[in-house]
Amino acid sequence: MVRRSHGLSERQLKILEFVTTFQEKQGYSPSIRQIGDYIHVKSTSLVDYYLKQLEEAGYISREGRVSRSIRVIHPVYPATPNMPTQLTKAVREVGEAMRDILPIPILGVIVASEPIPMPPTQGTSYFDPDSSIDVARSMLPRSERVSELFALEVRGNSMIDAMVNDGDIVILRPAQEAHNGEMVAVWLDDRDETTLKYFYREGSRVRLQPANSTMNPIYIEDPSHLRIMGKVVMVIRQVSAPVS
Amino acid sequence: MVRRSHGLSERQLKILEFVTTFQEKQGYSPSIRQIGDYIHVKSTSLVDYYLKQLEEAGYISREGRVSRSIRVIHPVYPATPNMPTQLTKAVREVGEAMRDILPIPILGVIVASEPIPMPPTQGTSYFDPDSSIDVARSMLPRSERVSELFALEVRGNSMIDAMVNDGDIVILRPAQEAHNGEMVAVWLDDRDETTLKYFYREGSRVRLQPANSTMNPIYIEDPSHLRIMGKVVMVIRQVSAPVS
DNA sequence: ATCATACACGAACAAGTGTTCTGTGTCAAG
DNA sequence: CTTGACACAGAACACTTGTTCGTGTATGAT
Repeated sequence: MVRRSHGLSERQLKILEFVTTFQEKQGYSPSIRQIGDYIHVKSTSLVDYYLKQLEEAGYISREGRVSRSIRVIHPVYPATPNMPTQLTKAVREVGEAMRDILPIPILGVIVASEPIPMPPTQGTSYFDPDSSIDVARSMLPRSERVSELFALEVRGNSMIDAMVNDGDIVILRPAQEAHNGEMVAVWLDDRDETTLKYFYREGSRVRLQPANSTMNPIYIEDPSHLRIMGKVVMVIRQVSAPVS
Repeated sequence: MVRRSHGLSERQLKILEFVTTFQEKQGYSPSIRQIGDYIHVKSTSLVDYYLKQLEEAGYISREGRVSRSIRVIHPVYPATPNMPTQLTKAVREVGEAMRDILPIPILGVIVASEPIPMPPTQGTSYFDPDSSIDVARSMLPRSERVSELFALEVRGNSMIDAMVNDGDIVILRPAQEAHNGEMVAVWLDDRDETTLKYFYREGSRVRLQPANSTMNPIYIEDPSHLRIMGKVVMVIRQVSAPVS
């Protein structure tokens, strides 16, 4: 049962609620007139009158002659459902952001005509990537084994069928196998070619489906001629604004 | 060496610190003049000048013509931690980590058949986006006016010619005009259609060039039939790994 | 009836405050 | 040298805002 805070008139309560929620939503206090509008009181003096009461009762405090300086000491929330407070909301957002930026090493370029550079297979042996790209951890699946990720810059237009453009950054996780529907970077022995495709195993053969659904799939009859290098986790296109 | 991870000048930093701690101590924002006093700046206009910068950089937001309405988005605490409490320390660390991550609001979806949702044109009036996407500040040009950026989720395959897929996230900056070579989101009156294209002015007509260079451009003879909604800053494709 | 008290309006005022415009000096690029 | 950008001061302005005061109307107690 809702135990209403003691001895507050309806008006006083309404003001307290208003100030509380206003502050949470806006990040600053309402002015006297804004409070007046809300409780349908025409004169600023009357609002001030109520505020004085609330102040004496210890619910709020304010600074003399300072705009929007109401501090709520005992917050009162509307009886309506549990709306998240600013704080819990902020905490939640921070939690979601997991307060972290991942620098993902850019190991080189990915071109159709060549195998892709791969991270050193063994150990976390130090090596300096030329550069790296910062990605918020919140953008990756929580389960992602983040330390293995690496990035490549796309060179050329040969991967247009994968909806990947010259200059795009693809982020990969090393893998030798794939499940149906995953996008993989593969090396095709038959064609001497690196490509990005959606992977589907169909009986004994493999179908490689371009991301652009208007284009035709490739069928690989002998899966041993296909080397999966990694799964595509993300594609980032930084659209460079040309110098005016 | 103190690595200041953000491109803030000393003054800007000092202001951010001041506003942050002032708000924490007082429960409300300082006025422009109070800030000016603190950083020993005589004129309110100069303080406003700095606040505008901080606003554009996305560190704070304020309400036009409203006193003491500064909201600190990425708190910055003074570097003199004389015995920080457990809490303030935690808060500070979170703040520091958050500083380099920009939460960009996702305002809705972008479909060919409808105009795109736009951010409220004036007043940074606080509004709650359904969700947001975190982007590392380092991935954007330093000059970017970060506070205006917004994101849209692509729905449907109608923007394949722009190399943009169903489910992709595009990040935009509002704009009414564009320079040659910039990628823009436009509404075409003649076709009742939203599309993403590279923009080229050619004499009196405009050429809209698909990102996929194998496709043909659109020519708009009467540029008044073309409404530029924003410039594309980035495209992000989170490749969802299907549940194994 | 009288008085006190709580509630209410409106106006007027002064201070607080954000905005804008003009001007000045510096400094580096052209 | 000129130009344009940037950093800064100062003042004028308009709007916002808190404060105060005069007035009015109920209501209840005396």
